Amino acid sequence: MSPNYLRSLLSTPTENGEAERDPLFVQSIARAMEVLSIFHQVDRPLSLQEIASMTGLGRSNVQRIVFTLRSLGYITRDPDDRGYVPGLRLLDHSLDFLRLNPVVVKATPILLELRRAVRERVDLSIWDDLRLVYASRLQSKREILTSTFLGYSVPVFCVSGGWAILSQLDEDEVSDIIERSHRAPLTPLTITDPDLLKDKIRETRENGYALALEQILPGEIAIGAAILDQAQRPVAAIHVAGSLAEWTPEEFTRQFAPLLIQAARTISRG
Amino acid sequence: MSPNYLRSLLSTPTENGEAERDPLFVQSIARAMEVLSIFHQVDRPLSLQEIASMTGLGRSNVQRIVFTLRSLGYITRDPDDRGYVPGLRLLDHSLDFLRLNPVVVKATPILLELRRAVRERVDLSIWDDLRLVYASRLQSKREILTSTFLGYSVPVFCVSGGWAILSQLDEDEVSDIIERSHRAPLTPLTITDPDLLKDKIRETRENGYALALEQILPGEIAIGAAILDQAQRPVAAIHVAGSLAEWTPEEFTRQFAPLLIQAARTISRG
DNA sequence: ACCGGAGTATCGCTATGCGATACAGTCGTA
DNA sequence: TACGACTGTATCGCATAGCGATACTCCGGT
Repeated sequence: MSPNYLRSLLSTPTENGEAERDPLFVQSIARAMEVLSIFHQVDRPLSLQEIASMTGLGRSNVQRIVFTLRSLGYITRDPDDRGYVPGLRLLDHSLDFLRLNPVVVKATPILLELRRAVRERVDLSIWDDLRLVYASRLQSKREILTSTFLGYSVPVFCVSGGWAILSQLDEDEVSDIIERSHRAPLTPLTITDPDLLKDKIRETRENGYALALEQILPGEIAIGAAILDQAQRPVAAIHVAGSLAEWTPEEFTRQFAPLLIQAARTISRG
Repeated sequence: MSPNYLRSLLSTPTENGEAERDPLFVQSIARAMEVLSIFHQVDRPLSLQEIASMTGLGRSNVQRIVFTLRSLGYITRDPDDRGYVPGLRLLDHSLDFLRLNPVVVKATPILLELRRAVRERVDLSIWDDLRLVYASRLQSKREILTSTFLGYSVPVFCVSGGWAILSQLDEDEVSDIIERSHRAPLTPLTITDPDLLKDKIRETRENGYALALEQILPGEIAIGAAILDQAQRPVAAIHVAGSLAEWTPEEFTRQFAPLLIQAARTISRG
């Protein structure tokens, strides 16, 4: 979700300085979505002016876009503070995504079953280039408030599920992804060195699952396995996550790895 | 989300048959969102032609819109079956909604605490006219696969949270909502008679919570309480739901109603 | 009373998105 | 292997639909 991503789609400059565009591309849709996407970067309501300056769109234009999105329910006025915030109607579309995504649909019942067996947090996340997006979370009994939210995403290079996915790709792709990732450590133990990461991925490939210790949260242990599509390409991952206060890594994997692998296999085949 | 809702925004016919439009309204945005919204009605991938005929938009137009939404990640090609489905990027916007919605943010930690105390399913749903949209679900140990999904919505007239919300409105509003609701029974026990519903709501107003027995799911018992904003208007509801196989209604309410009400109060005040 | 900043509205020009049409693969059937 | 009925893709001219500049209204702060 780099801010430049959409920008680059809005106009593609060529070497002669001209802006060349795909004639099939509808600009105004991209502009509207760019307005909605501006909220990715902030954590408070925004005014029209702010949206205008952040998107680089004209004031009038932003006004019309916001007016339109507002009358459709995709943007709301914040009741307390003044300003605009994303609207409830966005959830409807997420539901459509979840309902219609074959992986999510196939995985959900199996994850519930897995959850019943392991009694720890279980989740499904979908691979999107450099990140993994949580599409389904089944909490454990004691859950901290961090990111219970669906749609939350984490870098693919530093989570168990990410390693599991990378372990299904060839060396070149792995290197490419690792290079392009913004490898900021999230905990003191986060592995960021490309070579160490490749070791981890090799290990994952041999085991059939990935074991991650405190990579994104202190005190957290997680194991992950990849979900493959028909063509044996990884498309998603499932995780079981627990607390190091309760588990040794050995015990954790001994208990859960077979179940996890089994679940991942079941989801993968059609 | 009636199909006519967006349609009516696209063109507002006046008495002389002319189509009069708000000049601030950007049509192409509405058309794009209408394309995305078409998926609300279906449970399978769609072809361009199907989208065109369902939306009433021209084939070429739909092609461009889908092309654009696709390059932005809001629509994807279904890997298995051929056709288009909603894209992963929609989840990003839901996350923005959840992150920036004051009620959701305030409620989440309190719901987690409540969940710890009651050990049954706890959820938060947001009021949207005739429906309640689930914005947060904390599952119980044994969860059936129905609608674990966020964004799922239920009619406001037949759930405990809905009654709790209605109990905070005046008679006219309540009547209006009940009348406009499409009151199809979801279980044999669903109350659809306006007068019986009003009795229920009156009872809810006196108790400070609503008790619903098998209104949307057989065997389910749920109690709900309303969340109010600064102006004392209901904006959302929280529920605790359990199984009638384990609880008598009396025991269920005796145990959970005080906790529920307490949680609702805490969330309501700033 | 003043100012800066909110959101709203108006209006003419031309860039921009629309519709009609044509092209290109892929499946199933005869 | 030819056919037709589907997919999705591309082109292009015209006029409409959306842009930018400008101006208006309302509010809270100093």
